[in-house]
Amino acid sequence: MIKKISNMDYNQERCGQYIEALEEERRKILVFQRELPLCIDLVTQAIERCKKEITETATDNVYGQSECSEQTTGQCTPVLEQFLTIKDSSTFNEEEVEEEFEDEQGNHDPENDPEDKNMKSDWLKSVQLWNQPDPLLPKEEQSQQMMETVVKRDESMREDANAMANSGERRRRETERKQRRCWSSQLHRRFLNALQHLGGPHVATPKQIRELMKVDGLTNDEVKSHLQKYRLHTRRPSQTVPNNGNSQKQHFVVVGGLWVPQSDYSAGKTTGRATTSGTTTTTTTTTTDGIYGAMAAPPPPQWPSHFNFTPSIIVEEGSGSHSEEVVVRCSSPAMSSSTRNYYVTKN
DNA sequence: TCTCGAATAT
DNA sequence: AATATTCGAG
Repeated sequence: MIKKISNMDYNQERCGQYIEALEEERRKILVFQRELPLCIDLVTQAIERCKKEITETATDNVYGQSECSEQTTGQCTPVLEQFLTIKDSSTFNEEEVEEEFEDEQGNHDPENDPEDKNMKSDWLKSVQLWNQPDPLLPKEEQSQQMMETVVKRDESMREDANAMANSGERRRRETERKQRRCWSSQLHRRFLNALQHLGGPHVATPKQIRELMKVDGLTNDEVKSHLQKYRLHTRRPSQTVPNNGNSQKQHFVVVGGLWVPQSDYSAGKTTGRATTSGTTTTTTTTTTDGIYGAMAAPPPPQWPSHFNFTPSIIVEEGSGSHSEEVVVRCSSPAMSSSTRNYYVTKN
């Protein structure tokens, strides 16, 4: 009996914590009210639901309690768990996720972290929570996933969810924007890989990149957009911004049109070089005169830390068969010269 | 019609 | 700043 009660208390407490978590979550996504109205709605409903359950639980007698302990643990808490676990577990059911991963968590917070900057890291974390799962999943699956978590929680919500999903879809078809694709570091790494294989950002084409990335659900437009950004950042960052202080920064080398930390490059750790047999350009140049002509010696622009644009370019090492020569036809106006063939060797 | 890159919008 | 959307060109 006592056991039961304490058990129940425990469940209540857990539920309480869950509610808190939800409320915090809600606070966070409130910022995106416009973009995620449904999310907010869902979270709100979840909160209410839990609150309701918790009060019912409190007032109920032992039977109610035991029921609740099943409800709370069976309905309430699991949701939390699902939300929390989505991040890591569900992400990679995929076949060829090969490499990736490892450094992901490891590298992430090299600078500092503990608890002080809670706000920020917390926020980021929650962003990741939502964004991370998608890289390799088609969007539909994702939203479906989300719906499922909710639906599972309570049958009565099903209509709601469906209705919302429908109206959401409809709305989207009409006016609403696409769900933003978040370029997780993994996704970005794939992007870089593809880029490298294709001979650099200025010769790679969105479609080619997308095909090379082999990421489910990734669209040309998304890649195009990302590529545009990448190119912009890759260009010589305005000289007017003197990186005072940071002059002791790493030296970078352009490899296959990608900025690579010199250390990485010269250390022989060179992941994969783009051996250009191009008639005009030598792809492997030093910073002093990059292949972008005007782009002299700027260290790569600062990318969102997690992007590590100083690519940890990982050439797909997974399948041993890699070593073939890929001939990539490149025609890029950006290169200001005619079509060239790049021979890229993978290792 | 498709793809691209640049410009622009959110 | 990051991503999406639009637009004109090829």
